[in-house]
Amino acid sequence: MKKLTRAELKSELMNAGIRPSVQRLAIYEFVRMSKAHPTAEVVYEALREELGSLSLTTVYNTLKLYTDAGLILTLNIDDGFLHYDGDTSLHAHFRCSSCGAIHDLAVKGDYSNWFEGSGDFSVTGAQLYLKGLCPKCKSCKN
Amino acid sequence: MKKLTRAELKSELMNAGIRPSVQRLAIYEFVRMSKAHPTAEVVYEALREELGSLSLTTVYNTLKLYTDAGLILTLNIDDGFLHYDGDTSLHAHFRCSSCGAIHDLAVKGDYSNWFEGSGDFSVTGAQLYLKGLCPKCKSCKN
DNA sequence: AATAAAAATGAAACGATTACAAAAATAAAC
DNA sequence: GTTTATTTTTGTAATCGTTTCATTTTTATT
Repeated sequence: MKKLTRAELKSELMNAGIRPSVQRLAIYEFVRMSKAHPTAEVVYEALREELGSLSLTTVYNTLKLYTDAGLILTLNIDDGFLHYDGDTSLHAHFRCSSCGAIHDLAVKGDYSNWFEGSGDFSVTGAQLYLKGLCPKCKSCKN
Repeated sequence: MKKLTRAELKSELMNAGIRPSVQRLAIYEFVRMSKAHPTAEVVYEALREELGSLSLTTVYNTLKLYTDAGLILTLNIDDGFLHYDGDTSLHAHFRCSSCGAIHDLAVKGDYSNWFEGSGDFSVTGAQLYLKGLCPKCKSCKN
């Protein structure tokens, strides 16, 4: 994944028919560049200083807007928070039940033939996640 | 999956160290026998008549107890409700974004080699779900 | 500038789930 | 078989991440 400039990010928003306000661009840049799968609260805390003022409602509204436009993914992981992922390409996630960190896992090949009878359905998206202990937490438990 | 008698279900609870009260056994039987991935509310509505009295809190507590014991699965699907699955064997789910129904999908082979580098993690569970339109809703949209 | 449309804001509402304390049921002790 | 201790159920109240809503602010248009 190549690094994108602000101008390129702005273009992506405009191509999706979304007007790139200061807040919107900052939120998009943060989520798009982050690999940490942040929550709305994390986005809010990270940008409120930089922007001077920011509302948590704006963060939620904007992240929903991007999700509906297919620009980002909303992840449902079992920790009671919605997480946002700026990488919409197919990949799986691993959530460590000890430290809570979410890691990306590349998938091998095409997932469309992993499941019996999935051809009967019109699949528009997938959410694949594994849970357990990450390498770091695994070694601490021993 | 063979059909289980009440006595067998009772044994499963006791083997897990859980005392099979009337409410607990009814809840276990319902979730274990259902293929509809019910919510707590659905379990509650289905059993309150049969049991005469039942508290929604009991349903939640009991479903959590079973999940922690590994007897059932708690599913996080994007509809704002927790769903419960009495089938703990590895399988994927498909949620229809039109009618909301959740279907089971059998998986082909072993998922442990679908993901790059998953061997670095200590995997204790997986949640795989696809979304889109089910066959019935797909045809209605045309 | 004046007007109209879109976006951001903060407070209030929402609602599925959980926490809590009291009541009921079950088991254990005597 | 009554008393005591433990477990389970129950209803209400609290929680808290997320949404809704009305208002204000910003941006675009004339």
